[in-house]
Amino acid sequence: MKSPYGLQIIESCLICPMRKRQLFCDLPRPALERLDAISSSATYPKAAILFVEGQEARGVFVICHGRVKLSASSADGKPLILRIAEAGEVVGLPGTISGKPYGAIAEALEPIQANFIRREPFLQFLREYGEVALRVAEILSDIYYATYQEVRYLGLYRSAAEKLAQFLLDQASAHEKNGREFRTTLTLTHHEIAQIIGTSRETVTRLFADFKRKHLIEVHGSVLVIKNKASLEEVLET
Amino acid sequence: MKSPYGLQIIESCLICPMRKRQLFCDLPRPALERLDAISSSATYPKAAILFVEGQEARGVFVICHGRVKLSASSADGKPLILRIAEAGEVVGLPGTISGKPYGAIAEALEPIQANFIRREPFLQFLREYGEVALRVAEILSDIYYATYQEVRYLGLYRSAAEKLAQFLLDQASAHEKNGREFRTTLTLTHHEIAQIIGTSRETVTRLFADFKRKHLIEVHGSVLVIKNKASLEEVLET
DNA sequence: CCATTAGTGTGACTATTGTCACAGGCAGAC
DNA sequence: GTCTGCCTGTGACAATAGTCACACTAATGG
Repeated sequence: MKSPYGLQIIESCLICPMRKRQLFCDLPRPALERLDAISSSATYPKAAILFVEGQEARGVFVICHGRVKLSASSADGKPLILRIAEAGEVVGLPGTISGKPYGAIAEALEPIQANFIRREPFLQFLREYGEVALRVAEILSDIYYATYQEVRYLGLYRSAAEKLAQFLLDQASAHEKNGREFRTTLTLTHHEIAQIIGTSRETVTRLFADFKRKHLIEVHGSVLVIKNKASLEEVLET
Repeated sequence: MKSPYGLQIIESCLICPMRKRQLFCDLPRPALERLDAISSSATYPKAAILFVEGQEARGVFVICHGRVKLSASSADGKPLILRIAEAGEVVGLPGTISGKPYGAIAEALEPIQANFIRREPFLQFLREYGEVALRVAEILSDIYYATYQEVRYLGLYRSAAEKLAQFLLDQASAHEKNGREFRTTLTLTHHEIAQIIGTSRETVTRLFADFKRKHLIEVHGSVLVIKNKASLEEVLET
C-alpha cells in the first residue's frame, strides 16, 4: 500500500500497536471488532482541517499518528489554543456525545492518520457496549481536565511570567523521567506557546530570554532543560 | 420531618418533581431505584463546602435545591469562578469518573439539598446500566462546554468590556423568553461576575455604569434588561 | 431601630504587557 | 547559490485595567 505523507499506516485497530497504551484500543475483542467495523481510516496532510467551530458534530476522530491542534478564534481572528491532542487521543468527542456543534477548530499540526467514526453508529455502539460508554466518560473527564488547565493558565496567574513558568513545569512533569533534572522536547514555537497561555509572542520570547539569563532553564535546539525547578516554582508565588 | 434552612426536602428520587426536567432523574424505573438505594441525601447551610481542590474524589453530588459555586484559587488566594451549578446539575463528576482529585472548590451559594453518591457504588452502577453511563457522558460534555465558555471569557476577548458584554448576552440567552427584549434576573454580585470573567470588581462596576449610560442595559433591582442587544453585540467587534 | 457588614460607585496612579517596527538567523524550495 | 518565509530577538510607546482609597447605600441581625 502506498503511504501518503510518509506515514506508517495502521491497517486496523485489531492490530494497532497502540492498543495497550491508549484509549479505545484497550477494549475486549468483540467491542474492538465492532468499533473497527464502524471506523474509517484516513490520512490528512499537515495543516488539514478536520472540523471547524460551530460546524455540526458529525462524529469523532481517533488519532493514530501525529498531533492535532484544537483552537478557538476570537472575533478579530486571534486564535487561542485549547489543547494539543497526541496520537491515541480523541477529538470531537464532546460535540459528538452532546449533539451540540463542535466548539473548536481541529487542525493537523503534522501529517496525521486518524479514524473517523460517524455519530449515529458511534452512539449505537456505546448503547450496546455499556463498558465502552464508561470509558468514553473517562476520556471526557481527561478532556475536561485539559480544558480546566487552560482556564488556570488564562485566569489564575497574574503575570505572564507565572503563566509561562507553570506551562514549562507542566510540560516537564508530563514527560518527567527522573526526579533530578527535568527536560522535555518542546516542539511548539513561541507563537504557539503564546496562544496557549494567552499572551503575545513577544512576551514569550522576552520571558524565555529572562529565564535563561537567570539560569532557570536552558534550551538546546528543541530540548528544554529545567535547571532550577525550585526557582521556577518561586516565580509562581511572587 | 423538620426542614433545616427552610428547604423543601425531596425524600426520594422516585418522587422527585424534577425527574422529567433534568439529568439522572429521567431514567427507567429499575435504574432509578438502584440509584436511589446508593444515594444519601443531605442538606447544607449557605457557604458550606462540599469539597475542596486537590481532595481525593469521594463521589458525586446531585443538587436537588439551590446553587453551588465551583471555583479555583490562585497561589495568592484570588478565586476564579468556573461555573455555577443549579438544581438538577451534578458536581464532582469528572473527578469521580477519572479517579483524579477534585479540580475545584464546591461551595453552597445558598442553603442546598444534595444527594451524595460514593464513587465505588456509582461506578458499579454505571457498569451495570450502560445507558446511564452514556447519560453521564452527556453530562460531562455539558460540563466541558461550560468550562470551554469560561476559557472564552478569559482568553478570547481582548477588553473587559467585551467580556462583560458577552457574559450579559450569555445570561440573557440562557433565560431567553421572547425574541424582542432580553431580560434575566441576575443574582450575582459585581464581585462574583468579576471572578467569572476574570477582571476586577471595580472594572465591572465601571462597565455597568458605562453600559447604562449608553442605554445598552437597564438594571432594576436584580432584573437585568438588555435594551439594545445589537449595540451590545457591537462591543464584541471593536 | 441601630449597628455592622456586604455591595456599589468613583477618583487617582501605576505598571504590566500588547502592539508596532524592524533586524538577524535558519531551513526549505528551486 | 539565493530567495522566501517562518521563527526569534529587541526597542519604544501607549493604554487598558489592576490596585488602593474612600464614600455612600442596602441589607441583615440582634
